[in-house]
Amino acid sequence: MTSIKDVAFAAGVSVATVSRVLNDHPAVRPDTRTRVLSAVTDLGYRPNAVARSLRTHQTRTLGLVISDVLNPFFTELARAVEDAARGRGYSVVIGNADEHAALQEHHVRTLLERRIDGLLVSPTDGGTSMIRDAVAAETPMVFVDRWIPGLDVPVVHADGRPAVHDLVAHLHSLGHRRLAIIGGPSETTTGNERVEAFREALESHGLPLPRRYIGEGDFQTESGRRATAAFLDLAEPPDAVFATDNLMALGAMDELRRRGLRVPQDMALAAFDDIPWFLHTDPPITAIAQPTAELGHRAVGALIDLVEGRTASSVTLTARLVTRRSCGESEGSRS
Amino acid sequence: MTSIKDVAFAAGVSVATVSRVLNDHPAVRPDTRTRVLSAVTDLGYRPNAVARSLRTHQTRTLGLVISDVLNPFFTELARAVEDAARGRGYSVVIGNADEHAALQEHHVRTLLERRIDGLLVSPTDGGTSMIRDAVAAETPMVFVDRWIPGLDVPVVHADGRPAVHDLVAHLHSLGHRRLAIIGGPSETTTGNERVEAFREALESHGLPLPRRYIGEGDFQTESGRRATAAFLDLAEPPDAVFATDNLMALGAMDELRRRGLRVPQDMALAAFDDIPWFLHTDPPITAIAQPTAELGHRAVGALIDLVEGRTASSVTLTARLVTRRSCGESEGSRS
DNA sequence: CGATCACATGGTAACGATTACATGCGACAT
DNA sequence: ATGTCGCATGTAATCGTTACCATGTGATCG
Repeated sequence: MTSIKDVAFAAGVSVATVSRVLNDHPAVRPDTRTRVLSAVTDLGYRPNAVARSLRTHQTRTLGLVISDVLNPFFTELARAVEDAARGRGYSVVIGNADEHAALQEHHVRTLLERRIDGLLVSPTDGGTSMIRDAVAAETPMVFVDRWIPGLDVPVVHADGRPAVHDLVAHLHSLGHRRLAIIGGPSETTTGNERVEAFREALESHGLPLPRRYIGEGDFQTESGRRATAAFLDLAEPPDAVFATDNLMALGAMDELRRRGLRVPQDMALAAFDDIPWFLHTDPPITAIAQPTAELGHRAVGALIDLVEGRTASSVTLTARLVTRRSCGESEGSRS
Repeated sequence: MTSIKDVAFAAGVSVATVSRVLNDHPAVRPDTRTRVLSAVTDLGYRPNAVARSLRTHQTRTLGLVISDVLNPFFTELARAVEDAARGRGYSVVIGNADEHAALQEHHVRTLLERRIDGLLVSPTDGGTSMIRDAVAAETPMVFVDRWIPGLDVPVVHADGRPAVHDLVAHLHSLGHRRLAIIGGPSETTTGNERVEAFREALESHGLPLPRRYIGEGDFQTESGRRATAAFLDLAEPPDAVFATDNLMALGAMDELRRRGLRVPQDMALAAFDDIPWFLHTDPPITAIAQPTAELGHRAVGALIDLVEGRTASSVTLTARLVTRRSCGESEGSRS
């Protein structure tokens, strides 16, 4: 591999001068600059980011640890993050935890060893020790979507509570009274927030939320199917199910279909996180949409502020309900 | 940040010994080993992968450049790749080209500067100069799914031709005669292969493939919608459309829905790449499924062979047709 | 008993860049 | 003419590791 030394030799200058040209330092005579530049292209020289990082103590790279790449919400988030980061001159390295604590630890560790400049994380349930270490070591960090309570780390997320209230009102107005929810892992903030908001909303309509109507999910398809099966095996099954993420909604549909049940006649269905496919499912699914791209952009903004020595504060956006036909036919349904 | 030097001081040994412990070199007395190890945990020392890479000339990192993360096929591929790589002790850095040549160049460049050990790429249309450079510089590289003809680089992909023939037979048996296709960018191998296979299959049934029945797509949702709109505006629209990826199929559905047309009565629809949502769309969509996970695993296997100095050869798997209801009702429809 | 050997450990030169400091040189003012 | 200044460039230290070579210390053996 050709190094800065080879370029220096070819151009008949010192490595310092080559470095100056490469970092366009002003104090370089125009003709030497062109001489160096042509040596660079002649040799096909490519700067070694590893060496540069070692020397400068910065990698211009952000780490992003998400709980599940296969979840379209996180895919979109990742894309937005990469976009924003690239726009600011940073790269992004993604670690997919697959909703698995040990994997999350693994990725945080390797990212830290790579000396990424900052860390964006949407923590899974459990396995927070590595993250606490990182915070203690003052690694610039921002939580996005989910967070770990009690840590002094800015959080960029969307508040889903108003939308959950809207959803419950929507279901109530369509005559549903036995409302069930499939929650996420108990220790994720989003899981809790969504279940709590659901419970509050039900209360405000005078409806109970019995324990058997709270399904235990893990944000993965299969758990949505299982929870739905459990609901359907109940003596008095619910007449509406709210899946707190889109993958579990998919699982719920799988199970309903398997049993030959129709949505919304036999069971109403709604999901947290809207995705393009929900428009074309049978029936189109009512969902709560997060401003995903903005979430990603704001999170990157906050993180880069931290990385570059400024301060950053938490950001709360809001999610909104998008009603379609999966809860029943209503008058004013927006696409 | 604490370095190996600090650990050495704390443990009362030299940096060489610490390094030996960290890389579990045999020649270290058990008691010094434990002394060093406890110093490591006391100080919360984390090895600096940047320095290590500079010294060892390897990063134990693979680059993966894909054409579009938002496409579930590539998301799944990326997951499989990361999985396989992690199992072999490698990390993966993903670059998303968004079907955009310039972005692909950008990612290849930064990955190369990062000195990744090997590159896995599913090239977009155009912008191949950086890739040619990399090949010339003997960067270990493997193409996955798509490839650039004429380069001596192993290709891991699934042959879709038999499945396309099956699809055409299926459509023909259901009475469809005016078959159209929405292709990908003309320069992608997958785009070409799929259109060519479609044409051949049509010929074997004595059907023509007029130019106006070949839609120009770019593997993105919107182009699928546009191509479908163009088909529908024809004096004699096709009665079946084959979208050569799932995103364009989504676009086609968007347009059909917008015009209030029904699938399959008004228009049959099939897609390349199967995804979980296709089971639940209205109607469920007939698709050609690739062995995505295996594609990822085999590609990583081949690349690591190259990286570690062995040789690697191309791998061709096969895709298979999964019939559902979007082409019409048939007797034996599989899941 | 001295030579040999294995083993544990230490010293130190790279790896490829950046950057503070030194140097040389022409221009300019006095 | 000479001192001063600023500009272009070179020299060398440094970042945190690894790996080669040297060294010291017992143990083993003829």
